[in-house]
Amino acid sequence: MMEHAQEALFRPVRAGNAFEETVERLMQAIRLGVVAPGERLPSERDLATRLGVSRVTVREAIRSLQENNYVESRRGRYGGTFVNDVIPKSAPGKEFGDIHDALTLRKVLETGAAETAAGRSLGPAERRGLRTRLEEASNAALGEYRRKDSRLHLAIAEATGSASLTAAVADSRMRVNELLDTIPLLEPNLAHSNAQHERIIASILDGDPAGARLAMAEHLDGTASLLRGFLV
Amino acid sequence: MMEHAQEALFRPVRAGNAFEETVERLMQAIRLGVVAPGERLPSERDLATRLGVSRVTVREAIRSLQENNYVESRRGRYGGTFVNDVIPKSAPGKEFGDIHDALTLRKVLETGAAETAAGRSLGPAERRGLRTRLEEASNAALGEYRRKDSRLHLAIAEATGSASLTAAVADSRMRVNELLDTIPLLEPNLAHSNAQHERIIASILDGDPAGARLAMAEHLDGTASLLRGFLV
DNA sequence: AGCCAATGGCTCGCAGACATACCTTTGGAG
DNA sequence: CTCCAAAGGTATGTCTGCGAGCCATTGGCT
Repeated sequence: MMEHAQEALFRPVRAGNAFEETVERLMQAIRLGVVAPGERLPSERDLATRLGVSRVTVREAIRSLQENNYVESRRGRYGGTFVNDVIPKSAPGKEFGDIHDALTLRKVLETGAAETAAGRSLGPAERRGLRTRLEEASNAALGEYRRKDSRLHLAIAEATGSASLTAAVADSRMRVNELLDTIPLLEPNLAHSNAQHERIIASILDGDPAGARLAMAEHLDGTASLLRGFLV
Repeated sequence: MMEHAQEALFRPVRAGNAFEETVERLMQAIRLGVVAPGERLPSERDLATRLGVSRVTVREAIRSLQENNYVESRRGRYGGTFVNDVIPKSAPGKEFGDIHDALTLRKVLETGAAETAAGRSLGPAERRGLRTRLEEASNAALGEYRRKDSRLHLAIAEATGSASLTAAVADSRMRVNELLDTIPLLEPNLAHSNAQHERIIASILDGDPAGARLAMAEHLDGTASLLRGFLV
């Protein structure tokens, strides 16, 4: 009866309650840099609709972010909820199995995304977007590097034109970032990382799927072995 | 502010209510052949625990399957809920965007899974499992082919050792199977498919990641173009 | 100066889901 | 033959989350 496949299929139907899930999503948006410090989140009513959750729940989630000083809310027209500069820390305490699992999924998703993006004919807006993210990442200071890096990788996923692939990459990055937050980020790694980013983007813009895959694989293997080294 | 990434991040937090999600999972288990006709589902109490849902909800979900004649329940010790022989049909009506999205994600996940599985050193039990699933698929009659095929592909995903990758493949296959159910399944396709399966499994068992990826890619491209041809 | 649209802040009643407990049926073990 | 463990069947009280509506605040527009 395929015992192991059952574990996958009969996993919990919901990750947590609506409140927890909503907090998680907003944190994702902030930590992946999709809504940068100083920027405004969508309005509560808008979020409630998009997240498929009641406005009450959205407000509770936002309140918990306020209490942790991640966001501030202002009333009135042109008000809203704005992201603060503080960098949310994540709780450590992962096991080795989780690490392997997260890294395996990430490699599959992101190398696949790079290859797929390179195989498409990208529009001018998409090409410009990728170059901009690349630029931002390479100019990023140490403190904002993880955010800018995530934005670049998300932009690559978006360039595949697949919404569900983008969503999967976003989830995967959150898991891996939680792990990365527990180890130091060093200047040399950063320079190396930027060089790899350039190769990846160049391959994608040149329409070289094999090259993009290879470059992405090497890029990911770098942080993967860094992680395994620090955490095992 | 990366508008498109927001769409991915601010997608609905839950696909439906607990009842609908539970029905969906049980249907997945049946339609992917993880619990074959004549076999028994886990007990209600067991399912409730694993799915993270109350027993009441599990029972409601099972009842809705009973009403559609997909399962039958028997009381008493050694009783349980058993899968019937009827093949659940799915509702059609997908759009082109969905098809592209589903196929893109599938290709990334499954070629990645094949490559990853081939790159691991598999234990004897895993190798035997893969051979068994291959055998079952190649001997399958037309009516049970989709189920056996899914079991084989799931076994490949399991062979990566990544639970979340397996779960992602299962979800992806459900989406694609819904589309495949709307087009005819022909004997020639089936023979071709079996030959490709053998190449994939051989590459995995031989520890040839590149070969496994390539074989899987060709295999998936076959059904992908079939789908695009029939539905566009 | 006044208006008003858009935003956050708040409340109340209802429906869905849950936890828990208990009942009924069944067939193998002793 | 009796017992009882394990499975489905049922009932009830509680709580979370939702929908809907209204209030309060703000700053640009007229």
